[in-house]
Amino acid sequence: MTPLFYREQEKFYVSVDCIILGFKEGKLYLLISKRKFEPQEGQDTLMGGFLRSDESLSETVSRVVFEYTGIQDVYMEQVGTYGEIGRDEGERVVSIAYYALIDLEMFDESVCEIHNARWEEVEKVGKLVFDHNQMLRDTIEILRKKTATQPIGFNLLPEKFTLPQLQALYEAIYQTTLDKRNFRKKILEMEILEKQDDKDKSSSKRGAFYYTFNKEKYDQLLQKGYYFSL
Amino acid sequence: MTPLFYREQEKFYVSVDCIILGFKEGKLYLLISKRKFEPQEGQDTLMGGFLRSDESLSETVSRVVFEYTGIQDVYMEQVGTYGEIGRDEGERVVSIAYYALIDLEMFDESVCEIHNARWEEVEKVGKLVFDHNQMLRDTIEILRKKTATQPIGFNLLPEKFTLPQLQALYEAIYQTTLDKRNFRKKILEMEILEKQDDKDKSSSKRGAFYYTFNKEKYDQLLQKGYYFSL
DNA sequence: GCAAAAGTGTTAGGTGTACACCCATGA
DNA sequence: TCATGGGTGTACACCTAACACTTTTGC
Repeated sequence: MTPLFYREQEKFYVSVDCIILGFKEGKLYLLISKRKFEPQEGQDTLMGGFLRSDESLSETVSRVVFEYTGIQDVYMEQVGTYGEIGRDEGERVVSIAYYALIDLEMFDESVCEIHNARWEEVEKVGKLVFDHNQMLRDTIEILRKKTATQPIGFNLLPEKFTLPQLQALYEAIYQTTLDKRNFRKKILEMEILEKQDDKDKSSSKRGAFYYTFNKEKYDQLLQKGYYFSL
Repeated sequence: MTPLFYREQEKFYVSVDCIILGFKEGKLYLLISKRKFEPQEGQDTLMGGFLRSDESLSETVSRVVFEYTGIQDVYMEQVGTYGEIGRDEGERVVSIAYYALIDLEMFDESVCEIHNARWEEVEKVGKLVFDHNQMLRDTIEILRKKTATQPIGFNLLPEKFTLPQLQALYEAIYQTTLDKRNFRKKILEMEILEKQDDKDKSSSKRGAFYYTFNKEKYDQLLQKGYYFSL
């Protein structure tokens, strides 16, 4: 069944590596675990897995993300493919990196123990195996461009969030501070947020109103040629 | 030598597909050839090749681009990786797409005959094999974003080019028209172009001055925190 | 002399950015 | 009553976008 010409070609191990990001306490966090086999066993690594023949790439990513977080249907995007000959010291492996954005309130803490996994501040991540640091850098660069032009940051927040939370998220992604008034003006005039009646009182006495992201409204605006931009 | 855990994993065919772009007569062109083996033999296809164990991904791309254009050291960027199970009807193949920007004056016409290749206007490209149309669409989207923020368009032009040529290039990429005065003002005030003493008289009686892109000057500006933007 | 493309400045409107004070509440 | 974070409006600088005429020269 395999065409003749194909059979003359070499085959390779193909893996996915997942840059799983979460947000809490005003900081971006990366899920890191200890590598469970040689080479570099015991070193800090991204979550990864080998591609299987009954899976598309994104299915492999979903499997890996679910295994390490207990969450399904996460937002994910391809970062790029890393294919240098010596990148994996064990064997020639071509690896496709994906980032995934997680709402930490959905995260199942028990998997941390199972997999020796932990959440590390993105800004404080140390040496990871192979080219995983490069994958992380590439992810952050892509994330910065993407969050500026598409409303994907909400994937890092709970369904209901406050404007101070949202602003802190953008500040963490861009590693900068933003003017409160300008931020609120800009995000609210897009009219893609729905103000709720209740408040989050966990971080102040006065409390901050909850908002939700209205995807339908955003899609309508896209149709009319409007663009998200922050 | 191969670690035990790896040996339990499946291996896959890995290929690269190249979106080779050129620019002439105010239009973007894509290099297309006829597929030389089953399945879909004889259909229009991007230039592709299988990854070999002694090559990195970009080396494979260089080999393919050289084979089909006779040009070395081309500008190239990864577009993305396509790994759906049934995308190649012949066998499971994971394919990494790269685009390459070619100066058509360097192009060796003789390879067209050898490979049944031809330059087709990007806007008029018909059905290609597998998911190659998707790869092309993704390329154009990336190219539009990238040319707006980085000076990569020059790779599609000869060493010496005129401002009307450069403007036509941007108009072809964005599929729009630009104001001549605004365009010239913007590109010139970046001070990354060097005006030459001679003119191109092929497209008008008066002739248009040649310019060259000064990469050193651009790199210096980058250091100082300036950004290219058009 | 005329057709055809190259080249050149100004202005108005809109967008981004900087900035300071009052409000609500729990302790 | 006070400390803490939430919430609000304006003014100025800058950038973007719109716009028309003159120049050069080969035919």
